[in-house]
Amino acid sequence: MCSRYFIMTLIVDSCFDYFRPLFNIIFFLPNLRLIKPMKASRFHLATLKETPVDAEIVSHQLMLRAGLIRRIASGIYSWMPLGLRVLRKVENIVREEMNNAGGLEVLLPSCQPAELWQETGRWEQFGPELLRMKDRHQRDYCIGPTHEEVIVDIFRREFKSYKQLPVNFYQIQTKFRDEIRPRFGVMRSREFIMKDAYSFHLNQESLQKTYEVMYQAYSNIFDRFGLSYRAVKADSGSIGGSTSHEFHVLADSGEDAIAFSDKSQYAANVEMAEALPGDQIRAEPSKDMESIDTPNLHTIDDLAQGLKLDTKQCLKTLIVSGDKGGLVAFVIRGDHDLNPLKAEKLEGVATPFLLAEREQIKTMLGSDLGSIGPIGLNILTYVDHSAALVSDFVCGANSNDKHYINANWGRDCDEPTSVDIRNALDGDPSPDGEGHLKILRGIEVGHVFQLGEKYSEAMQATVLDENGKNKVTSMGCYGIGITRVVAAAIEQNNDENGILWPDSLAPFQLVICPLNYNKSDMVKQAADQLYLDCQKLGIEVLLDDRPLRPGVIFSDMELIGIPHRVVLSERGLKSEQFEYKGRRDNESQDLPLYELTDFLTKLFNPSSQSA
RNA sequence: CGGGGUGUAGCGCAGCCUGGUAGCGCAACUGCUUUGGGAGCAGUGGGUCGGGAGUUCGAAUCUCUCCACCCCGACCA
Repeated sequence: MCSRYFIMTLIVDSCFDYFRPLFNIIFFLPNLRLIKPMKASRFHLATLKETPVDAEIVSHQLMLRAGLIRRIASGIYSWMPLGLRVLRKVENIVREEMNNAGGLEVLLPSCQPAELWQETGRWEQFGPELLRMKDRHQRDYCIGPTHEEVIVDIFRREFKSYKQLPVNFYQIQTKFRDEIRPRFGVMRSREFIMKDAYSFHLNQESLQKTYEVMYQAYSNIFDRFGLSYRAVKADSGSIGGSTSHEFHVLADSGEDAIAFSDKSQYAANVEMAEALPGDQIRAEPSKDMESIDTPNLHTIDDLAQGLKLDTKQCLKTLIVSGDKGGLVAFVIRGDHDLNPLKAEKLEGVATPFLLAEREQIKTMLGSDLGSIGPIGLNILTYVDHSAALVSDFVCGANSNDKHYINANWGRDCDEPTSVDIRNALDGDPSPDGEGHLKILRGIEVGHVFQLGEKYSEAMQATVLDENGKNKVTSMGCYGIGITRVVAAAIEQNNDENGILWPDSLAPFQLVICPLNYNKSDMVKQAADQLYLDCQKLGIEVLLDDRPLRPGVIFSDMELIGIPHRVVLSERGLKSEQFEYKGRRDNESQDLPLYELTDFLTKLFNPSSQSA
């Protein structure tokens, strides 16, 4: 019936014998242990037809529906067999690349004594996010939300000489942060798995070097995940002066907006990105300024519509609290948004940054919110770069229901010294001078950070240098949210039918869907044979031998996102054909059966020669 | 922690206002039919109505209380 197929199988089998030593090596590599074939009837495929109501974002919904995870308490999840296969893929890629980059794997305790945390002062600082508990002797412990204290303690006990440096320890560990509000499934859970690495150095140069190695390792990791990502320059904020990059997986639903150059490697958090005015020059005033009545026109949109102007032509004046109880004004273009992080840093502005109260504005400036403008305003005023480039602009006249039109800087009021106080926008020039900014949303899944001496100082992690002097070491730390990567991968790759795993993260590479496996001997034989062949080829294969209707099987396999599907049916076998469909393909294709093994070999190992 | 909401079968929900035999769809189980895109028919099992207390002859329903979970804000890999 399908004799040619079996003959080909034999030919391939004999070739396989030739390569057997190689295959054996592949089979026994520990990191490829995942190559466990599986029959669906023996696997726990826990798919759900209905979308759980309390899952808001698509990755959370799909993870529950595909049976990857199950919730056990708020922000705490169990990983089911299918989900664990994906999780292990992520871990293994991370582990391999960390090893390649010279990292040494350790496993630190998740339950940590309070003494260590008291040494760095974080027992007090960390607040309720630190899950604390007491043992039977009433001694204090916490479940580690991060492991700086433990690793520094190990370091200071083990390391005495500069000759032992640098070192980079990493672990893949379950951590716990008692989030105020866990949500989005494993995207923001309380218990989560993280890869965290800590490096120790005699000096800044060495730290910088390892930082660059880790940056590269992270790039390799995210490349291997097959995810679209950006390394983003991060706010070094509270720790100050340190170098730091975040790795973001791009997804429309991401919580962070990131700005990156279309020409260069520049990428930064939108809040961080410098908003440059571009190289345009302000046009000369063309008309005289007039005061006009603008009743009921209070917002920029009202104003632009009422006067039939572009919002770019209107200037928006925002009033915030000053540091000495007064008020400070910010003038930006009508189509722009004020960036509080930038504004807060300016002299005279109160911290925390606070928009002024309606009443205070009225008493101190004499007009209501919707009618304020820079002309004749006698408080400290900052003007954004772009706003300073507008001529013949519209602005509030500092008198209720009145606006000025055709106002101009330098002529109708003082020439402003402009500053950067707005959010960067799509199309702005890139701050590094190359290309223009694009704005995308991302999910932060990795972070590389130069810690400096913060922890090593507090815990006296010193080594002897060349001169026999004690020297405090510099530290770097490098994290990847392993469980979050799984969610982020789904958030980036899904369609209306389910998950679209990249090959490197898929729980199975290939699913064999035999139609009527339990009724047709012909189909059963062919499917079993193919199943064996796939195992020989080292393909992570799932044979769906469940006695279900084809529609159910197809939709289940699409939901769980297996990237490649081969369908064997009686009809196909009789005409010596099999059907192949990639998860992202629109159409399936019918191919000759005798090419099947060859086809799969090429599909999963494109570099290998066909038999 | 503040604001809003929900707890009834594995999942999704109705019933509650107006107290009186606990229901529907999906899922599960059995049988027959069906078999290339979430089948049809017939039958079966499954509930301390989140826990406790109270009111009442009688509470899923009314009252009090505790608990869990979800959504919006500040926090973060």
